[in-house]
Amino acid sequence: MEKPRVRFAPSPTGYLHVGGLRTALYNYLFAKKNGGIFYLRIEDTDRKRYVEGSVEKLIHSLDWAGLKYDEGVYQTAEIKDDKIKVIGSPNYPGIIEVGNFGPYIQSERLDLYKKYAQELVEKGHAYYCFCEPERLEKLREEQTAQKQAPMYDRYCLRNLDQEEINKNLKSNCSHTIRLRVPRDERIEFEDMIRGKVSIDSNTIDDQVLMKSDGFPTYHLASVVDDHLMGTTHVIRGEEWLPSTPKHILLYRAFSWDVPEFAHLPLLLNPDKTKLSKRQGDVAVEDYVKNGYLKEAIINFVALLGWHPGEGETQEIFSLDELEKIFDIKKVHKAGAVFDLKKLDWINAQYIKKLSLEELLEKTRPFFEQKDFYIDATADKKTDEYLKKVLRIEHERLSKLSEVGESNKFFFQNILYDKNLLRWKEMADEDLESSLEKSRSVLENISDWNLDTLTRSLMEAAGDKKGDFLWPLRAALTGEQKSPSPMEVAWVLGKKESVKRIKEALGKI
RNA sequence: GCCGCCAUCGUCUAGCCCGGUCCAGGACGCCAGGUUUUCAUCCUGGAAAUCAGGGGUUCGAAUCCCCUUGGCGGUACCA
Repeated sequence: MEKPRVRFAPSPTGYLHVGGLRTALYNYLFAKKNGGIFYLRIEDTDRKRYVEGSVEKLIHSLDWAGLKYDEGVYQTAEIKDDKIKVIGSPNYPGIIEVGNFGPYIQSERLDLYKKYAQELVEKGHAYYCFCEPERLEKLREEQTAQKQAPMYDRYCLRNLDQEEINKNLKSNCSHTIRLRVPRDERIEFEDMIRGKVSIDSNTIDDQVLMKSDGFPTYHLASVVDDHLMGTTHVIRGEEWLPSTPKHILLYRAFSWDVPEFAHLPLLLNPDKTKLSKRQGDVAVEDYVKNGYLKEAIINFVALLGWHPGEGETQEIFSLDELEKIFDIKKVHKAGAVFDLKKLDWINAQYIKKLSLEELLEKTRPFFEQKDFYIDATADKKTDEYLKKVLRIEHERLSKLSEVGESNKFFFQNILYDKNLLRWKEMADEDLESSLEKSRSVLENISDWNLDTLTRSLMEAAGDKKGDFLWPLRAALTGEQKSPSPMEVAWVLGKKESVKRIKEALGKI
């Protein structure tokens, strides 16, 4: 395969969707695997749906995920080669466009679309339509009532002569340009994932190409851009499959080479409908906020709809590894349910790989949001202390956001419940002597580290471990469930541990 | 309604192209047991898919063909 050029072309309607992330990832991997170019284009042809700040968010999320693109839209970029064109976006302050196929923002390419739409009209592949939305609406209603597929009836194609069209145009009559879809033809193409796809041209509507506001629709804009920007492979979501024949018709009308297509299976809600906001988080930034690592999200999303194939049982893959083994032919056809449980597990795997320093760095923002942390005394906010907590929690964490949540006793005073201290049917005297013993053992430890603590306490416990360890643990934590007493004591330090034992003793 | 795509454990999936080695393998989750008290980690084991249903081809089908059903997507001057 010669050097492919692929793109990710989101619309700035708010944020990066996890489905979009996967589309971007597959494009990225395809480019990397085949030594090609991956570029980012912004498809902002619908002004009604534009959300302020989304372009920045899109760029930021892609950057966060580590999906570096070679051309397109950036906030900051390092340009080493002075042959590469760089412009500041006229429409988006602070955004720059880097690459020789720009502009990469569709709202900045309006003249281009207009020119190509006119070319289509001249060649007879498209025509002006002056129908008002009300007429179209009524037509659609009638057709639906008669159980027909709603389709434009070609009123303007059939009834308007050139003179009338010119007159309308001259008087600035609101109009669109529609694709003239040929009749009685079978449009076929070979999808890289699905194989041969075939559709009867009679079922294809005369799609609007240019809207009355002077903006192109997706169909025209993406075809023109994909051609002009040298796109060799169009890898996008399955929702585009039904409109691909229209795009093929467009390429043909222009006499342009048709790129290869790959339509990715959808990401699904647990009820198998298309993944939606209503049923959970869909924005990549939400997952970040919830304590997921980028490596985990990438890894998880890569495996939704793709698998390296026979004999491979590895489940944890880094981006580097994915770049080497990705094969678009192995992408599935069926949609995949987005299963949070598996994501959590993958996330836990990546958390375990983190060093204590890295873990501290990544969890600090989460600590700082927690009440128990905010209210804690200064000695419990030091890096040293936090690292001790983290050392204990490391293997218990499946999300960064859970940090400290189940071990708040590390940061705050606890409430003692006498009955919690008691192991099984223990008598008061035994409880008391057990805790006294703990106190003296701890007080006599001079070398306060986990090994010494473990050795001393296990030795003191003898063969009645429950009688000794349970009351100690309960006194230290005030909880039914917690890490072991040696771990807790180690984090808390001698002074605090002894203090808590004394307080527990006072309750008996 | 019309058009299109899809269909293996609850979920992600291997196997399907090149029929037998698959009374279907792995992972997540779940259950049980073990690992220096509880939790977590880790280890071991288990339940879990008549391969959507039916018909065909074949000595033999999860794998090839046809039909049915179901699900999803599209059907906009949204992408």
